[in-house]
Amino acid sequence: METAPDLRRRQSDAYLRDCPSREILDLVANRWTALVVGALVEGPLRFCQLRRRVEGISQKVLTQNLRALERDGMVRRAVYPTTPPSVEYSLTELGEGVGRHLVALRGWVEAHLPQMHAARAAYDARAGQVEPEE
Amino acid sequence: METAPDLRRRQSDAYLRDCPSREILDLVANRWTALVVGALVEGPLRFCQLRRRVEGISQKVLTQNLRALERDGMVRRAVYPTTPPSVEYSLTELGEGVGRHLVALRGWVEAHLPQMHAARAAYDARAGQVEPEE
DNA sequence: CAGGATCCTTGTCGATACTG
DNA sequence: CAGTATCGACAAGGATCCTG
Repeated sequence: METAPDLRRRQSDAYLRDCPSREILDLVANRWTALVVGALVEGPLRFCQLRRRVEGISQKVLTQNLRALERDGMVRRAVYPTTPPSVEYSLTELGEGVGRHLVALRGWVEAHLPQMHAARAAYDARAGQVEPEE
Repeated sequence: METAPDLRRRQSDAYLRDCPSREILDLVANRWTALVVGALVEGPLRFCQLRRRVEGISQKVLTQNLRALERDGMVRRAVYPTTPPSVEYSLTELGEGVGRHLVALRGWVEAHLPQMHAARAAYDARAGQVEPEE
């Protein structure tokens, strides 16, 4: 670990190894994290609701992501000691900030999907010519 | 592979398995992809320049990412048959679009790093009390 | 310089089973 | 319901060598 990270180099340069942005990029650079935060943007959810919302996520990975997000101050965890117990997850101010960006990014991606698929098809067709296999 | 993906379900819902957004999220949800695109936002770069810019990336992974980005129409690859050969990578219109979002996201993250680290420290201190081990 | 082809070490994820 | 714990499978990533 870096007990005294050399933050004086270039603090706004995520391209250096010791830049703290790297660890935060890991937060976003997780296919599930983006979906979990995106789901919570629409409002607080309980564990199983979240699990159903983010289709395909395993309970283990969901727990992992929630803990990591909670650790970084993105997600608030509220336990209601009812029977059966219910735990509600919601975004903090911080989480909503990053959530806005993720939603914007997802919106952009969805709007430009056709172009990407077209580019992909063109690329594959080109590659398929020189390499007819597969 | 999906020859005929069921796009008619809910096209703007990335939470379903068969939503095409998932595959695109994979593009962004890669720690390296975000850095590569971010590097190219500032201008075209050659392979080795790119490799030096994105510190810590291996040549294999850089190639992989570039090919994937090229396939999706994000990156343009220009080969100049000089000696030694030089290959220049630049963003397409599409790539600049997603690049803007990534830069914005990174800017936000860098601006809020102190809050995240504070939250993290608080969380770790809290966890360290109940679990003095490690 | 730009990259293809290997091997091999990781971490990540999914499935299952069990607690409160 | 809301988790924790453990195991195994798989793929991403890193290191190295080699080509044009």
